[in-house]
Amino acid sequence: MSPPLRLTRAAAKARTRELLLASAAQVFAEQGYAGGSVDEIAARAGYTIGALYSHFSGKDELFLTLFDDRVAGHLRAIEEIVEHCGVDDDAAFAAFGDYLTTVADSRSGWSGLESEFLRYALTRAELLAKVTERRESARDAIARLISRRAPSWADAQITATAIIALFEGLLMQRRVNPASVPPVVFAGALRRLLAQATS
Amino acid sequence: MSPPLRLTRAAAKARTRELLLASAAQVFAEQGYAGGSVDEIAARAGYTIGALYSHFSGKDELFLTLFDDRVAGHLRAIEEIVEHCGVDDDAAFAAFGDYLTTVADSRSGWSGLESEFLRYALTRAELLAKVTERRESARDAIARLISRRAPSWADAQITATAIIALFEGLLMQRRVNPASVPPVVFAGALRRLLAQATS
DNA sequence: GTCTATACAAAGATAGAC
DNA sequence: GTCTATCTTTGTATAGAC
Repeated sequence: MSPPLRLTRAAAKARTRELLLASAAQVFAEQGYAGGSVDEIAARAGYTIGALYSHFSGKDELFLTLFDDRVAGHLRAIEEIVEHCGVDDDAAFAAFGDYLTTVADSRSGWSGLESEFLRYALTRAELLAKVTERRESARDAIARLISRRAPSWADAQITATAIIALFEGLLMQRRVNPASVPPVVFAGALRRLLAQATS
Repeated sequence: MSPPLRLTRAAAKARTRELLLASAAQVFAEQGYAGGSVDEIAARAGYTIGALYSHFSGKDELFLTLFDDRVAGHLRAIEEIVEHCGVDDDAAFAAFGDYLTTVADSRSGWSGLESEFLRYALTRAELLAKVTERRESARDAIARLISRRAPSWADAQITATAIIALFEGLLMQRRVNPASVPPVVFAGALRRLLAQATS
């Protein structure tokens, strides 16, 4: 009946979970999905694999959970930029250029990880379905944001698809060679991709 | 002194090498770099790993050799399209759109493989250097093709970087869900990215 | 040059004790 | 809930016979 000294059981469990997730994010970012081992993930969080498996069904679930977080984070960041910049397109494009480099250069940056996991999921039907569903919902969220610039919803979706592909490709290239992808690459490409048809 | 009945020793060796490479291309395309095993590559070509290792130093060399072929193939295809379409931009953009889907849908399509290998190479300095060198040379080849549309060489390089990122990203997405990436996605994006600044 | 056999190392996952 | 120990599989690479 009295409150526990520090943490309730549930809170302690949640904390372990968070520690494991944070560790997984780091390990995956550094070594990729195939390259990162659940063993190291657990160890870096201060646990053993046994503990990890009592919180997650396996490597896949670990990754998918992080994947959801990432996508949500990207969408939040995008909305923030759009809100903050209002109708000033140039400011927004510049902010997106900076966002790309910030993500790519951060220690927990996921450059190339989405593609690697997609490639891995290609031969695993249920996994692929899950990831595809998430990606389509993210694409549509972006399409909604740019729909007023597009002549149709289908066109907005197409543009969103291109923007996502571009973002992922540049993220990877920036990681490989930062100098070859200054913020202006993404900013400039966005400006062109989103230019109003003036014909 | 007399010509051999069927194959010279050198030709036989070259043939084995080609068989192994073709098999590797297939296996990597189907199962990715991490997912594909040298064992299966050898077996599918009709050999054992022992034979494979007498032709290649290992998995990396196998992949890098194929990677060079791919890049050269892409560059040839690009030049052909540019030559064939002359100054008709719309025809060229449409042809590039079709090229993307052809590559993505082909049995030996390498969707996502470049990224996967890049991600893998990130933690292997010598490998990364090799791949980066090849990628930069390819980027510059593309930049030369579009340099007359760009205000400067640096700008041409930037645009080429964006185009490559876009191509790789769309290739992957097309593989995951073909319906979400019709040819027009790449064609339209190219048109916008390469639009002459009219300001 | 190719094959058989094997060395060697990891990784993912599970069982059962505490 | 966490740990220790282990199972099981798999993969790269090498050695030596033919």
